Amino acid sequence: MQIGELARTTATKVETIRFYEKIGLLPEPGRTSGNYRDYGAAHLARLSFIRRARDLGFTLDQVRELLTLSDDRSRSCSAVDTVARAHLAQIDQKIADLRALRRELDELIGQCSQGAISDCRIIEALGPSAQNGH
Amino acid sequence: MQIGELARTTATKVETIRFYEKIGLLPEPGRTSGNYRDYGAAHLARLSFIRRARDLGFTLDQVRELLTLSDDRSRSCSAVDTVARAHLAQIDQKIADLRALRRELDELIGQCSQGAISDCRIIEALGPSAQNGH
DNA sequence: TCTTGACCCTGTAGTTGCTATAGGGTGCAT
DNA sequence: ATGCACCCTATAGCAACTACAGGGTCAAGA
Repeated sequence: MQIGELARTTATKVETIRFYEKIGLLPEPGRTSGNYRDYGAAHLARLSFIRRARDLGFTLDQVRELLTLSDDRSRSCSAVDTVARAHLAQIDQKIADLRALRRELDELIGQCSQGAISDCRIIEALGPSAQNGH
Repeated sequence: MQIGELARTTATKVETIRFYEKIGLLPEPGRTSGNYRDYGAAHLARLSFIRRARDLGFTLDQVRELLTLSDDRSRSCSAVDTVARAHLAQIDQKIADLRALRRELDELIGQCSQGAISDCRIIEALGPSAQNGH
């Protein structure tokens, strides 16, 4: 299987696959006589894993960790659980941050009376009292 | 006022201030005899504006746009309103995406029975059926 | 006077996770 | 033999900073 087919199958760009190889996330495949990369089922499996984890928002470092964990099949699942839970906590934090931000921005927009900039509440709220400095 | 004081006042790193200058977001200040940057009230105002907008999640490009708009004080406020509303929509999208992701991840974690990796639902869910490929 | 230390300067490279380009080689069909 | 789709490497670019390296400046203390 050459790189283009692997790319189509996993909905990944060709360049991204080569990038994953370069950073050591995807093992180097064999080469054909014409120096084309030649992938097998194991590569497909591993890349699918990576993509799925990335879709779930894991960072590449977290993916690397999950891959290492999953390679050692005798190890307890709890390490995986820990990584996943840490990620979940990060997501919750991000959602909370965005919500706070949303509230603030919404309030600002609500005050906009569509008048001139000099009366604009949004601009006013952004600047400090020294805003007339230029 | 030298760069360190400006940095402390606006809770910005010194390097970031120089970076904003380099990309043309913050105008070049005068220099002292010793070639130190010398900032005034206008710079403080502008940097505060930038930081506040960044805290609200605006991109540097959006900040640039807001700064241009706010400089033209005769212009209508509605352009500002438009930028802000577009940003709000982006935030809503991000929140929705994160929530969907959170749900999925949460479900995965709920299935983890703390057994061996070979039985781990999380690993299983990440890999395709070909997971036994290595 | 000399030196210490906190501050400042420029310029460049690193971060994350790719994406895009340049400039070429391979393989198959017409 | 020539076109075309595909592949190769290497490098640079994106956001928005951050972190050096290798220096200069300035005020205070011994």
